[in-house]
Amino acid sequence: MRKPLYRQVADGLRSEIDAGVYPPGASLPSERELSIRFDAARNTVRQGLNVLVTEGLIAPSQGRGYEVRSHDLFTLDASRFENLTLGEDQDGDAYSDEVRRAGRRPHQEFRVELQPASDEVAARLSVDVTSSTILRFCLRYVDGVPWSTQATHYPAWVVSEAPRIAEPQDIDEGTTRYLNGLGLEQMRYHDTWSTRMPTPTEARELQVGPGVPVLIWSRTGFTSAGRAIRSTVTTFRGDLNQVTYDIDTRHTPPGGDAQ
Amino acid sequence: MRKPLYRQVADGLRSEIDAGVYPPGASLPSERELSIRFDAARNTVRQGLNVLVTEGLIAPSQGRGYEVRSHDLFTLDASRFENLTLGEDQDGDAYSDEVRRAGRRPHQEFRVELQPASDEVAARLSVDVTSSTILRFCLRYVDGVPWSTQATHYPAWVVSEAPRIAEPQDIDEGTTRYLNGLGLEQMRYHDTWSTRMPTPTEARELQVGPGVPVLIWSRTGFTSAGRAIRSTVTTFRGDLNQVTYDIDTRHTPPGGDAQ
DNA sequence: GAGTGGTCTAGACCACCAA
DNA sequence: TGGTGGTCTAGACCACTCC
Repeated sequence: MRKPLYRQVADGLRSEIDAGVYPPGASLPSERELSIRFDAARNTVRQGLNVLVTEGLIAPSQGRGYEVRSHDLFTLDASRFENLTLGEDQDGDAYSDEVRRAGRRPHQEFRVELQPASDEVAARLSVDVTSSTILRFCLRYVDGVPWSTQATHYPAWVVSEAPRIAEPQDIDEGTTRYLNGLGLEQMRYHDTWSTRMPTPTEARELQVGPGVPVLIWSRTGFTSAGRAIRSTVTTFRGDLNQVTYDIDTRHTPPGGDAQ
Repeated sequence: MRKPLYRQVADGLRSEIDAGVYPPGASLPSERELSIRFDAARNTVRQGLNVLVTEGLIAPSQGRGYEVRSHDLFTLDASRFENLTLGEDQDGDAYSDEVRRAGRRPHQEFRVELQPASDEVAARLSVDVTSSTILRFCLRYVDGVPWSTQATHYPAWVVSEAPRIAEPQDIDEGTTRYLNGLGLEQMRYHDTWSTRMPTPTEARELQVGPGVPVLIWSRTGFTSAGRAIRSTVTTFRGDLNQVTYDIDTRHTPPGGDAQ
C-alpha cells in the first residue's frame, strides 16, 4: 500500500515550495515537464497540482503556468476602524483612512437597496421576516484588487428616524456618526466570526479561485436600551486579510453580558 | 464559447442541492449514473463533483458515494468562555462547560512541550527568538469529532513565577485562574482573526478533507503593565464552528489603545 | 459479489499568452 | 508560433463498503 503517485507529486512540490525552491511569485515547471520528472501521465500531475491549488498554495493561469501564491496579510485594526469617537464604519473615511495609513490605495463601489428581511437578518435585527430593511452594500478594493464586501442592513424604524440612510449616496460624515447625531448611538455590539468557502457569487465579486476561503465578520449594533440598530456582514478574502481587536478588561463590568 | 461540461455538472447539481432535491445528509447519484445523465465521461463528472467538494458542499467517501454536507455551526461564546471572573481558558472547565451547556459531549487530548520560540511566537510574546517557551497544546473533540486545536505559549519568565504551567497535567482550577492567584493577571488582550486552508498536519489532526477551511483565533494576553503573559492560537474546523463576542463600549475609555 | 469512489493512462483538441 | 494550462474521452484496475 504505497502512496499514490499524485500525492507524491503534491508532497514533493509542497516540500520544495516550503523549502524556498519555488518562492512566492515563482513559477512551477510546466505540467509536461513534471510528468517527465515524476514519470506520470499529465492528468496525474494535474491531480497532484490540484491538491496544492485547493490548499491555497499555488494558483494556475492559462498560458502562463502555476504561480506560487504569496501570503502576506493586510491587517485591519477593528478597534481603530470602528470606534465611536472616530465615528465611522461604512462608507467613508475610516476604511479609506485605514487603507491609506498602510500606504495602499483604497476604492469602493457602493449601492443601496430596499430589501425584505431574510430569516437571518430578521433574527439579528429582531424584526419580522419580510419587513422592509435598507441594505447598504459596499465592494472594497485595495490597489485595484477586490478585497472585501460589506453589507449593512438597517431596520425600518431606523430609516424613519434617519432618512438619509436610505439615500443611495455616501454619507460624508459616516453613517455611525450621522446616526449618533440623531440620538441613535450604538453602545453594545454582538460580533460573530466564521469562515467557509465562497459561494459562486462571492467568488466572482472578490475574484478568488479555488483554495481561498472567506473570513466572515458579522456585527450587530445595539442601542443602550438593547434595540438592534443595524447588522453588518463583512466578507473578507481570506488570502489577503486578517483582523485585530484590542480588548481592555479594566473598564468592563465584572459580570459581562448575558446573551 | 459555451460553458464547459464539468461546470454544467457542478452548477446543475449545486442548484439541486440548494433547492433541496438533495438535502443535507443525502447521497448524490453515483458517478456512473451522473455520467449517463449528463452524457459525459466519468472523469468529466468527477471534475464537476470536485468543484462542489472544494466548495465544501459535498464530501465523498469511498464505497459509499457523495454526501451533501450539513452546515450547522456550533457557536462558541468567547465573552463567556474566556472571562476573568470565571477564570479559565485552556484545559479545564470553561471549555467543557460551554460544550455541555449545548448538550454535547466534550473530550480533550492534552500535552505539554518545551519549545524554542518561533519568529511568530517570539514577536507576539516580545521575547528573543529561540528563547524557551512552554507550549500547552490541546486537541478538542465534541461528541467524538475533532473540533479545534489550541496551542498556548508561555514565556520563560512566566514559567519561573508559575512553575505548574510547565507540568504535563491539567491545572484543575484553570491556567488563567492559577496565574491570577500568583498576581499574573491578564488585563488586556490582543486578538487576531484569520482563515486559510488547513496544512496537511492540521487536516490530519482535525480530520477534515478538501473544501473545509480553518478559522484561526490568536489571542495574546497582557498584564496591566503591558507585558505579554501568553499567546494562544485556536484553530477551528470552519465547517463546524463560529465564535461570538459581546462588546460593551459603555465602559471602555474614549481613546482606545494604541497598537 | 455488486456497487461505490480512487487512481492512472494515453491521447486529443481548445483557449490563452508571450515572444 | 510554440508553449502553457483547460477540457474531455474511453477504458483499466484497485480499495472500500455494504449486503
